[in-house]
Amino acid sequence: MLLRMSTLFLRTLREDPADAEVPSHRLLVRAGYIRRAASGGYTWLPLGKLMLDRVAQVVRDEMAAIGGQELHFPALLPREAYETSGRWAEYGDDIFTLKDRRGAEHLLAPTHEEMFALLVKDLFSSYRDFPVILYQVQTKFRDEARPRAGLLRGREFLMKDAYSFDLDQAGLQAAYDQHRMAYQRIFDRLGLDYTIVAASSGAMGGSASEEFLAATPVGEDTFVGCTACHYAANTEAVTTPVPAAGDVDSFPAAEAYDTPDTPTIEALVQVANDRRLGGRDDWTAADTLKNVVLSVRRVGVAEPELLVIGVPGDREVDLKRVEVALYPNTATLFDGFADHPDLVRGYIGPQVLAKLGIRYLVDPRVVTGTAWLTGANEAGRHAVNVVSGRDFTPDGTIEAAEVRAGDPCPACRSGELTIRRGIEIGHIFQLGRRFTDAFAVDVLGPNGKPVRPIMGCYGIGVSRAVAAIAEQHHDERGLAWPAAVAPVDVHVVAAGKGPQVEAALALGRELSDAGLRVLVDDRSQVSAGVKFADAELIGIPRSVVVGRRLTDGYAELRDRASGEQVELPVAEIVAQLTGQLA
RNA sequence: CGGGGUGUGGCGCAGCUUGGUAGCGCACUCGCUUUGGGAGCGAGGGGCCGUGGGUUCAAAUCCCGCCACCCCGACCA
Repeated sequence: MLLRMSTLFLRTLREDPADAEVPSHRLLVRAGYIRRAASGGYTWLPLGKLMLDRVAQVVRDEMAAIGGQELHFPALLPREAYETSGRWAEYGDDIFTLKDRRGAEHLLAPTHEEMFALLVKDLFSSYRDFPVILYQVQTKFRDEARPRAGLLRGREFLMKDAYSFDLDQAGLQAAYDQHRMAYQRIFDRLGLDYTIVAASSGAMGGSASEEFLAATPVGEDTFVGCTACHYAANTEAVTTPVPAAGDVDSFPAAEAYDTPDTPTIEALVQVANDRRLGGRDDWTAADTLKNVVLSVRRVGVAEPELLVIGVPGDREVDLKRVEVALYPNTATLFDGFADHPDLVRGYIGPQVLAKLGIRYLVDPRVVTGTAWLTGANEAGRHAVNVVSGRDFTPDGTIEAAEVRAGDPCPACRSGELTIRRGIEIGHIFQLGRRFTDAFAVDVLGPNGKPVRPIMGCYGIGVSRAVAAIAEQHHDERGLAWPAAVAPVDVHVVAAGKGPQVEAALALGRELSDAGLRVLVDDRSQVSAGVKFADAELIGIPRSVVVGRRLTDGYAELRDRASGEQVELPVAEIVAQLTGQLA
């Protein structure tokens, strides 16, 4: 393959686009890989399309290696299937919906579990047909509340979604393990630095679930690692080690005090120490129990219900963790205190919640036999020695508190958690029978009785992976692609407008004939400086500069990532570059 | 959904306060010069100033509405 800059549909930008903030967005636009076409929608220009296809090809290779079979669904689907699975309502505003000329409702698929389950039901009828792995590389649509950061969160994006169908849990586990290894090979080949983290299964349901996160400061996901063991998890999935329960009788009776003007934890701690509440002057925020009122909306239920969550006062409630814990229900902060005199804003304590009939969930640290400084349910009053299991009994625990660096590791309990950010580039789930149940996908078993297959689902954000690679492979001059996914293998630059152009083209043809993908900068009206700058911006891993030493048969071989450059006879450069093919 | 900001040739921006019929840099076209690190000189082409309405002799500029896009927050109890 030989591309010529003189005819390539490309325009590089000298300045950053005004609407781009993160490096991948800025550089992909500047280097002429993508153009914004709509909010959250991008056009792939020729260089970008080449790269996108190469990334997709790596994914296809490795899917084929585990026996995956590619097929392709429409993106435009009738409402019916998603109604049956319950996801029409569950996804809510996040799906694009539309009506056809007859008034029938459709959606632009955000993902395709329903269709795969239905297709297997349609074609398979015997246990002997299993196991099977099917996948597609498909444009997905999600009406994101806030598209951002170019390719990182769009409303239309390219995704590889694979589904395994097995007859039992052991089969599912095997398929899951195969995908896990295939994903490692894929992301290794893509040159990504990633971490596999325990995840919550979110919108898909199911049990075991892991995410592949590419570490970068601009990532939207926050994840933890352990200083002592291999534990890694999305903060949404981090579990809190549960302390041993205490003796509820070891505390004096709860006692309420006047604590005027203490609606915040800081003010409360200050006053508690000043007034030596309970005879102590060493109160900290961690000794207080903060009670947050949420309004929870259940899927398909119009009326929200109240939920109070109790967390140690030194921690915030992380609403993302709450959403995961309550999924598929959604929660917002309650703001109807004016109509609810029983709940005294800033002074809520758990002692009265049972009487009020309000569900109360606590952080796992709030175990039976722990005493707390908390609200006394009267304006300007708090109580000490309010003991869990004695003065109140929670309805359960919830992982709602924020996760912080330095928290104890739930796996080994000896290490501390560290926090990083990453881009979710892959997600694998043991989905279970949610969708085969929804559509009654049954096949005949060996004993003549019906068997219901169990599904796994496995996604890779292909377009997002391009952005993730850009985030991890760039410098101040531009992109610097890993060889395995660069749009071409070699960038031949004619550093001159005369005979160098012909020589560069000849070299380009020779390399191309040898099987390399080649881009030749044969522009005859552009100065060498501009060509060098463009080459660095575009980021092809190797470049060859044909210039001042053309007459004695030398050219210059450059490595984009390291910046190294050597002058060598052209024949030797050809040998080196083509040698890499083998 | 809430908050902030921005809409002016392909890109980046100025002009708006104080209305007078649009400008700069880059890119693009032509000519001459230059020729290994974003060249110089000269001559050009290209803009319903996001959109609808209003005020005015006159609106990119002032007033009202709408739309689009970007950023922040989806939280301190």
